[in-house]
Amino acid sequence: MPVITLPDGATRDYAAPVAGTRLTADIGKRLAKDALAIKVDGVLRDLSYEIGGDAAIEVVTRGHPEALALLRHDAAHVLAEAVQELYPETQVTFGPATEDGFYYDFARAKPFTPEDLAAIEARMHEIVVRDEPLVREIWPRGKAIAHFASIGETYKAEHIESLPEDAEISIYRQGGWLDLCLGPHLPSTGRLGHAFKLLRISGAYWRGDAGNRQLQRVYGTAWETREQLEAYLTQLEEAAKRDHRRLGRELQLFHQQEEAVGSTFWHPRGWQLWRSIEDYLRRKLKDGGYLEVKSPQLYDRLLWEASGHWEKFREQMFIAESEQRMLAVKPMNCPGHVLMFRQGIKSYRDLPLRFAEFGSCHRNEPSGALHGLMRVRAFTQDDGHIFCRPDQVVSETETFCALLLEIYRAFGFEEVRVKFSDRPERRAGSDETWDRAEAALMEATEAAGLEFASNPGEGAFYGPKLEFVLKDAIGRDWQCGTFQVDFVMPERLGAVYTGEDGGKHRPVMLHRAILGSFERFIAILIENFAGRFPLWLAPRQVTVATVTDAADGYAEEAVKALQAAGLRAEADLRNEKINAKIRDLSLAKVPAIAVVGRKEADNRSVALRRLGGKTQEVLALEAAVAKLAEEARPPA
RNA sequence: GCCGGGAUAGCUCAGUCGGUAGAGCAACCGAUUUGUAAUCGGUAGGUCGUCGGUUCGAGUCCGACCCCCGGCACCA
Repeated sequence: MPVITLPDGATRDYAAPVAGTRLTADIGKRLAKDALAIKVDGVLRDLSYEIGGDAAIEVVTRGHPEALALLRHDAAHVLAEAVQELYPETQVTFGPATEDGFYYDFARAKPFTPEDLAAIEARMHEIVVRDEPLVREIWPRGKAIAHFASIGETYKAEHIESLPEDAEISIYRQGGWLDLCLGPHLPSTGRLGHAFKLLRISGAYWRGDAGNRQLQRVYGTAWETREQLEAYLTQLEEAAKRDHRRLGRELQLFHQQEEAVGSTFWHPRGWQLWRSIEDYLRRKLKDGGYLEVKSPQLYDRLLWEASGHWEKFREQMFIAESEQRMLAVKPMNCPGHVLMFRQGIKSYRDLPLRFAEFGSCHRNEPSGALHGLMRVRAFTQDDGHIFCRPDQVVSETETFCALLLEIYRAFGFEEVRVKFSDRPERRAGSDETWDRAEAALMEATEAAGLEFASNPGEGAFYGPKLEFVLKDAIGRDWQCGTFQVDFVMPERLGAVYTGEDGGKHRPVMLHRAILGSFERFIAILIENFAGRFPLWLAPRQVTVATVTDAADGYAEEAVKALQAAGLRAEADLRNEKINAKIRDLSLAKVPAIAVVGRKEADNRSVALRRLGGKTQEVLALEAAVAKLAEEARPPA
């Protein structure tokens, strides 16, 4: 006798097991029509699921937190049905919902074309109109394997074979089509609606393994309503407008070209931005007790063999040769810093010794991985290595985390997540060493009071690490900072200090970076601010624009006064109307425009207009200079 | 590295059936002296990614390669 409890506490008694469809129909016509699935005691089920005993029920409709994932998963199935109707020779494999849509991986000899995509999408809409019912069936394992094998669906058959022996094999019929799937699903394809769109085609490896055959992946997005779909597509366009590659060109920050693939040409304005960041960081590091150093670019292969890099990263290192010695351009700064540490005798009194370096590194990244400034072959890390005693790890971790959060805040990033990554499969150092390193980092993390998510198996080959992920203005996550506890490298490269007891001891090495790489961090800043940098970072801070050439002399004077106050100021004396100048400077995202005409020249004032603002503020020149100079001061 | 797509003036893009390259903006020159998001007129600008092939003739068709873009894989 099931007693059904609804979310509002109301109950309904049934004399016999009741299906979700019946239940929703009993509650109301409207609900019956809108229902997508039900949650029975917290477990998501098909609407057709028979509730056999007392249960707490939630009906999932559009607007429910889990509705989107259901819709997207169904969209993937509708996609698969459409593809197999149009291209029967195609095999289906997997098709999950993703964070903002869905995809389905297909196996076929001929790749899809963009025209295919349009045809598939049209067919998907037809399948929705057909309103095919989705029916769940449980099949014996053997029957399922035989069925899929017999219709040539070898990937599905292989997948079932890989499932545990006792796994329930559920099959969903969708009209005349069927697919192996865990479910749950909507009651019929009509409930999906039409708020979906196919977006792109790409290759993807079977089971995510590059050693396997490559499949054809079709990506799409699906939403509860057409308005949401439109909003999402608009948001994609907006994100594209922030693309750092585009803004980098438009704002004349940098460029990249074939002759130096994976490297960056920093133009004057981009380099100005870089230096503003570097100057700020340098000050914070100095205050934090770091000693800035500069280590070599090229090292003998013997060093990389000793550090373990040669074994693990040889393929990604740039190699050079000289007089029968094999050299490699450094992909990291840490071995160099250990060599510096080893110079002279170190006492426990010298620790912690904090080296910082804006270290330029090269890694031969796979060509397909390169992406603007986000993934390059030549980059500069805000690197640092802290050599300390084991008993100093906790306090160093706390201090570092505080510094990192402060610096992120200075750049406008308030929200930061932390991931704890432990030992990877391929690693250096004994299990005992890893036990110690992980325990030490865990203790330090807890002491620092950080909330963290665990990220198993993702540590560096020489030690566990914390990864710091910040959220940008449009909600995207970027992993930037890192903090790694390393007991391995000091041992491999022979770093020691003399302890209080007069004996030799191994220092612990803490690898740390806050921005990660300048290149990537600048890309993130560009996209975060959409090119509208805060005054202290903006390469062009203020432009004095003349209304008439009668004000040219005064404009030059105003520029000099601004520059004398440390501002990056220039004059726009072009023979253009003020409207054109305002427009050009606005498009160039110059934060402040000081307009000067006859009036201003006569009474030594400026009409200050802010980027994006509609109004202006007339100030005495001295007042404007003081105001802007104050605003342009970097964070403390 | 793998799959797919792309590359034409500084930028954004057009270029039909293979017939010898075009627009807007930017640049430059001139006129205009302008009051808060595009003043008007003129001039110049191209080895159509590179190399090779087919053809009387290639931006266009074919092949190889380079680079870029979207994913996948990778990411110390």
